[in-house]
Amino acid sequence: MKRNARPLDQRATSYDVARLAGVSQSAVSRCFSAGASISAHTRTKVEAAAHRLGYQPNALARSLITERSGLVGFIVTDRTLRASPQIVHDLCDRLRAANLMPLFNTLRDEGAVGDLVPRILAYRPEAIVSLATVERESILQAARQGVPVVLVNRRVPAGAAATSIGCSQAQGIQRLTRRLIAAGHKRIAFIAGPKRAPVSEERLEGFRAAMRDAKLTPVDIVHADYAYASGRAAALDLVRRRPRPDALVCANDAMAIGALDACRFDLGLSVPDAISITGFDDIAESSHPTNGLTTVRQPTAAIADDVVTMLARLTDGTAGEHHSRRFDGLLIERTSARLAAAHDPV
Amino acid sequence: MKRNARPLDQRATSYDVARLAGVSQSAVSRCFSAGASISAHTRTKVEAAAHRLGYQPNALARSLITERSGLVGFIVTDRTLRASPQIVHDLCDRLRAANLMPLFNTLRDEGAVGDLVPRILAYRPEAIVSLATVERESILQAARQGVPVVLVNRRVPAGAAATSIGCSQAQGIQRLTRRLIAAGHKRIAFIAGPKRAPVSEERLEGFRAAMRDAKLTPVDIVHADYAYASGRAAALDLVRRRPRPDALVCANDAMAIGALDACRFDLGLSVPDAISITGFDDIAESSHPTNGLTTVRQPTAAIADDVVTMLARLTDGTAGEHHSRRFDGLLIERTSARLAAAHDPV
DNA sequence: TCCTGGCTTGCATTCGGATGCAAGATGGCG
DNA sequence: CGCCATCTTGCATCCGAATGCAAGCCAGGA
Repeated sequence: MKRNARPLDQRATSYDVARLAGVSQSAVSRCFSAGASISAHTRTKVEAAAHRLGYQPNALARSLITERSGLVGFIVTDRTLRASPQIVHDLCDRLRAANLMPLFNTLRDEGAVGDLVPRILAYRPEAIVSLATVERESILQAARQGVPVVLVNRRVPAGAAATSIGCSQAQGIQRLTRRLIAAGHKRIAFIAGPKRAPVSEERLEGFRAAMRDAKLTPVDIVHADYAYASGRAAALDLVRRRPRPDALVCANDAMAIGALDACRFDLGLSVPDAISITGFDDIAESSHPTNGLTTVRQPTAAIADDVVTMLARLTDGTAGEHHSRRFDGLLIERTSARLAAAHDPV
Repeated sequence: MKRNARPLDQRATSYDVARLAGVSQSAVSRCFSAGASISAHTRTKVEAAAHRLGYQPNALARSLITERSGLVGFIVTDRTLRASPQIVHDLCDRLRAANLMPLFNTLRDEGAVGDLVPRILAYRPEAIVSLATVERESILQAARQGVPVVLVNRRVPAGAAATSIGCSQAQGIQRLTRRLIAAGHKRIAFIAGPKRAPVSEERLEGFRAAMRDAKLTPVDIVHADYAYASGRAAALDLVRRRPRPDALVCANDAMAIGALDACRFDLGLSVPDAISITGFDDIAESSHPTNGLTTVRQPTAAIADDVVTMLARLTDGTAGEHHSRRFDGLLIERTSARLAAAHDPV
């Protein structure tokens, strides 16, 4: 009656295996830890006993003594879950390949992380990977416990030490805008995401930079909420301006498709002849021939690889300092925009 | 030099706190476990010391002795992650509210679970929640260790004991088809998902049942792969049949929107006047006014609530036996189909 | 004043596995 | 045949927190 209420709890321990195999508990432990000194004979006996009992080492107990839990905190906003399931999947996939187990937590909106970090830290993870903004205090708290934080597509707050890996949000939009300008567009408007959302602001900055470089003034920059309906409404407003904009650069695909629909169906404009439209994310529906949205895709596999490589170095202590790496977005040219030829690999 | 390589590892233990507060380790432990006997005076001292040291109980060590890890295995296919991020989010949200931490694992396709279950079991989770098919062997393995398995939107394999909770896939399609028939549709075709995919087969069965009840023969049932392009291709094929089908029931929204585009853009048919089209899932783009897809939405919040409630009962031992609960899908009526009035709440 | 009962507290032990150390076993070589 | 090096093995201890038990404390009642 040592076990708790679960009636079927037959979990075997290393002692049970040891008894059955006629060896010591240490031998069982050695049999299951790579590189330990154990004879083939003993190993056979232990494996047979372990198999008979359905024994599997208790990762919690093991973590306690080795101080390596194999756990990784994982934080993601529901927005990212919706707009970029691919990067979530790729990250989980790579973590599994690295024998790491994600402690998964979703966050509503870009809201506060709240007590998420302490809750994760209680499990002594080897690192925390976040696809959401993590405020300085939480990063410091993790750092104090020796847990490195890797931010994906998020800037590191001032005064905190963390690694930041991701797709340059500015670069993709900037390149797109540049090529719109090179193709002769002059009256360009931008449909931005929410104010103060970090990714949104970076994307806007990319647009501004390209316009500045070309000494052009935006027709307007309107803020929306990343959703289809808001993109559509914003486009309706913008396209009624006179002189009419000849290009709409949007901060994400959902809004871009809203804008596309507004132009085509509400206003009967021909895209891209009358107006060019671009997005960001390359969500599934952007590739539908009816949309053919020209957009930017994040190199999710490369990012995931880099994150996990970095994780290994951070937990080994091999990593010197926290670094920061930005990958370029991939321009996906479809039919929604007239673009100049890609002569320069900007 | 007892600690490992992490240079900043300053993690305080209950002993450190005890020393600083001038009490025993037991007192510290009691301070952090609900309902333990401790005086206000001691509690104050301990809390002050804990705060100064940034102490937080080690959940791994705690789990070892309490036999309650607070961990829950979580398995999801990338398809579900893409098509129904909402249910993933809702589940994570409820788990967090219940103070449970998901060990998150994604699976490619409907592929094999492989060694995922053993890997999860090593962390002694209190239960496993899976939005993917889990084969009988894995369920039995979990059961042998006293870990209950809850399948979401998946049938329990024969010979295994598990709880199954989810949205009735058949019911939604059946109701939809019935109302198409009641509205006068006679030549109805079905665009199914992959063969042998469990959800796909249930949806097909719902269609068949409704047709059978009305003594109608389907124009055809074609299998596709759940993707937009395959739905579009299938629709192109079906709509060229003579006499032309007057309704296309699709196993998911992505294919339904493909079919919609095929009818409207490739063939210039008016939807729903010339042909009705329905889907399943209610993905974001289905609600766009340009699509206006009539479809079925899963009650994700209700499902998530039920899963977590069930989890509590299963781990308490309050649950008698494994049960199975199906929620009805919610019919979302938009503009892509002519439906008879919803007089009966079938 | 003394005794009884209820709170608090600390001691010691426990959870399950990893590992340093020393003893024992084995093998190779002179 | 003997000795030393190497490989195996078991013992004992440790990781960090929870908890049964008994001792200590205090207050109230007789």
